Amino acid sequence: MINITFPDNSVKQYEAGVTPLEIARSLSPQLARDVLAASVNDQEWDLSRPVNEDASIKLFKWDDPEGKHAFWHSSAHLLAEALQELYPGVKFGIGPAIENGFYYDIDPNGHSITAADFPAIEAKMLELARRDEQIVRADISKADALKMFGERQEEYKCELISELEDGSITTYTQGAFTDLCRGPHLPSTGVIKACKVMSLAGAYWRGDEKRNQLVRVYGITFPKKKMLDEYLVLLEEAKKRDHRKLGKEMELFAFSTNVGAGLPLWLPKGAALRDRLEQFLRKIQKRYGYQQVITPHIGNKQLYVTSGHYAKYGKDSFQPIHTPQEGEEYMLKPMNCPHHCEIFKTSPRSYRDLPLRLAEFGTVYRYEQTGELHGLTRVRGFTQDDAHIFCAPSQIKDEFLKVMDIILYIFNALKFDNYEAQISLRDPKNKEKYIGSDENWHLAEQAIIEACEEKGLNARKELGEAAFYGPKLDFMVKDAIGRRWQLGTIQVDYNLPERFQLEYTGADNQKHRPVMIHRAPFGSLERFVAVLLEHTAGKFPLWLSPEQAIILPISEKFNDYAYEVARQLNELDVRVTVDDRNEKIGRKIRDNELKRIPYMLVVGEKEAENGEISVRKQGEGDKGTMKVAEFAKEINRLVKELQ
RNA sequence: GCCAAUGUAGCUCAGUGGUAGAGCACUUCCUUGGUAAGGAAGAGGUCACGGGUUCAAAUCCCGUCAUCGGCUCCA
Repeated sequence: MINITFPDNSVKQYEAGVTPLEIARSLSPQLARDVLAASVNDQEWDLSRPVNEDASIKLFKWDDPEGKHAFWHSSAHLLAEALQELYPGVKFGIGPAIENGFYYDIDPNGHSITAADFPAIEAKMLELARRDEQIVRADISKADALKMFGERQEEYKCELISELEDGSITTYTQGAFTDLCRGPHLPSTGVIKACKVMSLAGAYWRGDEKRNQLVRVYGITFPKKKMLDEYLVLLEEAKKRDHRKLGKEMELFAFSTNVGAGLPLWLPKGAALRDRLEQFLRKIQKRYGYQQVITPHIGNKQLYVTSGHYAKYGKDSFQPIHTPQEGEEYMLKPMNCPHHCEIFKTSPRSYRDLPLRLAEFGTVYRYEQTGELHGLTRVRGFTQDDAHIFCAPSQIKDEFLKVMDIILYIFNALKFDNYEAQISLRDPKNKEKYIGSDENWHLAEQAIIEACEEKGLNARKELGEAAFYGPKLDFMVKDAIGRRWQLGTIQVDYNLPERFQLEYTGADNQKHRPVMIHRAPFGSLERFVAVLLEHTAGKFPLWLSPEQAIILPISEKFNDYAYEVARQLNELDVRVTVDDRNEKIGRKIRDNELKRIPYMLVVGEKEAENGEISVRKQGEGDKGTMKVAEFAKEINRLVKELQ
């Protein structure tokens, strides 16, 4: 007998060799039906894999990430099995579970697979699932694994096996399909009741663009048909929040092929929105001791040779602009830092001047790859809410904490609560990729880690994600369909001060080199507006709303009164327009509800007589009548409170 | 840059080789109304662009551009 400890610390005895599924069955038949995966002593474990010694166990259901993961991982195998039957000879790469579903990378080996084949693939998956085949785990020696997958000409699998330790290799088999896999998996395929192949994409083998491109088949599965239907409805809903669609509908921004791909045109309402965001940030930054500067959109190529950016990004950038002067070249600025370094150098600096915080809403241009452009989130011309803090090395952590305050203040004001923080560190195995001394890197990385700890910020650490000049802390927010975008960023830079030979005089009357911190709380105005649109589904907080209210006269007879109310409200800082169309009130309400204008002010005979307005709130309905000044006061109060 | 798909009116979309369509939006007229669509008429297109096949191309083929979903990249 062995002792099994449960998460609540209770202990039960079982025969050695008991499986987690049997344990679940002993607790309740319902649990045995719902359980999908387990962990044994915190190690991922198949439900059907025996436990032979005392252990603590956790059981995972659909609502646990581990449960979904096993479900989708097994589904990836099911997809592979279906593809193997439908397209004999296809070769397999890898097929993991992902955040929403799973994919399998395959080399079609001459077959062509298109979206038209999806229904057939789904049908085959369901057919195989209904056979409820056992998924069987097996330990296999490295030599046997190489032989087995070699005989099937599974060159991708063989490559993976050759990199594995002998003795740690396992396979999973269901029906006629055997895959190299660590698991864990479902006990059998029967619980998969609904399958949807989502899309096809090209993906380089092992993410290396120099290697073969495989076909990546994305899919999702569910234990109930109804859950799939709900998921598809959710996706449709999410598409309605797409900032590209909302931006067009709400007349915020546009693109023109005549101007160029990835170069957004801000329309009047979008520009006004952007301006309000800038004012909002300016106000906070002033409080934190920032000084605004303005620098040109171009700079001499030599500036970027000095900074090192020309060597690293020059050939992938907008190419230098030639002037009438022989040999003279200018570049569209791809970042603001070199300009700000030059500002630092305009006068001798003392330690008393530090930290020097220079801020600029700086528009930069980067020649992003064509396939990368995406609405406002990835563009070729954008405005960073940039600032560079020049400080002494001892001030880094303190400055870092202050910047984090600003970023968290903004996220809080705009109710971005599901952000993730990531500390990007150097890849210790690849140190030659980075500029700067070991010691400096270590200092900067420690400062970031400590600052996060002090703020209680739960940040994920990623090795190898640092910029070439320093480590950074990024804040990521998801868009409507779950893609992650980086917004706020704080980056330490020991490199540019070196390259630009920046110095200040210390208290010891000696020259010292300052450290630079790059930071952008929004990241870029473009990306921030995009994510804000998707978060709010276009229903901006009142203080940002392009139009806060619209006046709806009951008939044309009251248009004059409506204009008079509009004049008064505009004077009281309420952004209001008049819907003077020759339409019935019901129609005007419907149209303006759909336009997401926060307040509708209905005016007719009664209101005109009493100098009142009848207030209707978007999405909520009639709120009764009030005096014009009273309404303005209320709006101004709300604006102040929200901001 | 790579793989796959798409491109028809301002928007959403129909139209598979034989005269370019619908709904909404827009303009004008009628209607003058009380909290989510009043009625009528009109205007609006180099079917992304460039080549080719054909008596004939929105439709078939090739190329380019853009967009979309991924991959790679992201100072």
